[in-house]
Amino acid sequence: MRLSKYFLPTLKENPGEAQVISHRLMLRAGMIRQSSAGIYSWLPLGLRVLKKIEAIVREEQNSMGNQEILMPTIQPADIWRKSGRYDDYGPEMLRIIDRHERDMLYGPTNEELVTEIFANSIRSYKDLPQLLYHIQWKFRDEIRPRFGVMRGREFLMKDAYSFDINSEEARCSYNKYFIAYLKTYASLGLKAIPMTADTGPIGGNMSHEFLIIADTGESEIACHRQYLEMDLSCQDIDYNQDLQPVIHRYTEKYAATDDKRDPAIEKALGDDVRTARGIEVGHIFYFGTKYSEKLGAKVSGPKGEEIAVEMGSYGIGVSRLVGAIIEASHDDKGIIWPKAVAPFKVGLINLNISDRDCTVACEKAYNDLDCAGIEVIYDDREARPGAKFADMDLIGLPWQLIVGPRGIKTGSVELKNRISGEREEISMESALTRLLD
RNA sequence: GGCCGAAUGGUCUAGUGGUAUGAUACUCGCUUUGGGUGCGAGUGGUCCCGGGUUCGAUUCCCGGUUCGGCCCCCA
Repeated sequence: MRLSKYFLPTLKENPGEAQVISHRLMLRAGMIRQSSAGIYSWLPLGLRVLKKIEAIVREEQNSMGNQEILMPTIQPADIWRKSGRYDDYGPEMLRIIDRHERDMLYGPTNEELVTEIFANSIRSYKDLPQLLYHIQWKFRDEIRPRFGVMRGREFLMKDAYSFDINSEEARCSYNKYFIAYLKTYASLGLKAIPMTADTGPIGGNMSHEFLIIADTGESEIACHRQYLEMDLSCQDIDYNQDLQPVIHRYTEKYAATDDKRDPAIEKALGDDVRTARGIEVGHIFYFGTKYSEKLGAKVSGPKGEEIAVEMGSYGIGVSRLVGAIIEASHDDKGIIWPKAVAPFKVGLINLNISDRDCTVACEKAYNDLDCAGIEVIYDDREARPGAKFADMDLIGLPWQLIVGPRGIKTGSVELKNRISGEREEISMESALTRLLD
């Protein structure tokens, strides 16, 4: 991609509307623009990151044996009346009336809808378990949207639902998601700590939140210091093994969000307690038959008896993760993308496009990288070197390949690692070799 | 849903009961060419919207909207 043709409207100054760092950087890096309160358009650079995160989330969901579906954004009010949540949800639910005066709503979540689909289609215990998920836009009409995409009204969420014949089986499903979430965060380059959580309006009796630690996090958390050092990536965990001991390992130590903190436990732990700011990036619930009873999601058991299925739901805020990753990974110059979600791998900077040798070298490098399938953005704009450096640092690609007339004369280019800040003067050949790895 | 504050070119701002300051951005020219270069010229504002007070409101008052800080809620 040539920067001279790419829609990348970067800003030199911080827009006054944005206070938190990820919001500022996303606006400045030309990733998003606000449409109305808590509702954003995604520009090319932002959309690339969003799609990468979505793909990583999807991949792990598929690996754990979950099946992707796609439910609509607009839902009928009827099923919400059946579950009792049409009135419970309150003004956070965006209600719509269609031309036939039917009550509709922009879905804030999908328990009712997925339960209805299940109820209309599955009749036998032999067809269980079923694990379904989708990645779809949701709407919650927050009174005070803020923090950019971290707390928007419209947001992209992966929500998954499990259907099991009994609570033991449901627990197995729950455990799979638990592990899948840890794997997903690790793939994203994040460390998210599982914490016991309130079940909130979803209801139920078992729930965990996953939080990443960031100075600018919205809530205060406390946890055993071991969580900060522990490897939570779960890379060698197979979904078919007994997951209970694994879950136990990751949940036995103290870890609590602000409202669940226990002074007595913290006092007993003494020096082992760490407090920090955290951002919630996932939440899983086991809630039994709350929706299956009300919406008639029942199957025939082995003896022909009717059994309401045991359910759970599992959410990851995909659009929120874009902001959360930035909160966890940036410096005073801009974003520092983890490799897995970086919009491009390499930023190729031509320091002087009117210098023939320099431009020839850049064009060749651009071609070589592009043909090798490396995601590269080539700054071929007619601009000052300073502006190019500043923009490239701002958008935070893992590698910068800096090519200028001065270096070309002696056959060298500069390879800069945005994460470590390390710069090396090396030959173009060895730079390309490194990038092609 | 409750409390508090803010809103002035694309962006960041100064200021004012008599239509507005500076910077940045953008365009053109020259300059410069390894960390937002320098000089000159130009472009760009129903001073958030509606109502009220006033001869006159961007300024004062009321309401709304949007933004920000708390409570609440939350992926």
